[in-house]
Amino acid sequence: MSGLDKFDRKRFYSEVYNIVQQIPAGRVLTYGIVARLAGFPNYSRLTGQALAQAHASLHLPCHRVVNSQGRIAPNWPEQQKLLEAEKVIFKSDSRVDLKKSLWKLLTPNS
DNA sequence: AAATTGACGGTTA
DNA sequence: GTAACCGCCAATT
Repeated sequence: MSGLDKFDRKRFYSEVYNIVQQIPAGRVLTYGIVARLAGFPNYSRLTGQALAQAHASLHLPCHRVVNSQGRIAPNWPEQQKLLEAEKVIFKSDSRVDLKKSLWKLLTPNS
C-alpha cells in the first residue's frame, strides 16, 4: 500500500528501450508485444510514445517496431525503406508480413 | 484542472 | 476482406 501506484515513466521507458535494442535486423516486433515484454500489458500506446520521445543518441532500431497489423508509423515513410534494406518482407499493401518477419522469441521447437 | 492527443489493439458490424 | 467503434493510459495542450 505504501508504494504509490504512480506510473514510473523512467522505468517503463528503460524497459522498452532495452527490448527494442535487442530486435535483430530483418525482424520486427509490435507495440503491444514490446509493452507486454516490458511488463506493462495494455501500454501499447505508451510504447509508441516512448519510441517517439527516444533521443537519437540512443541509436535504437525503432524502425523495427510496427503495429499489430504490420502498418508502419504514420508520417514516417522512411521506416519502410529502412526495413526493406534489412530484407523485411512487405506485402503489396505496404504492410509488413508479420507471418514471416515477426521476431519470434520462443523457438517453437524447430 | 479539464480536454485532447496519439508511432495502439481487440471486437464488432 | 474492410471499416467503424470502443477501451486503453500517460503526455501534452
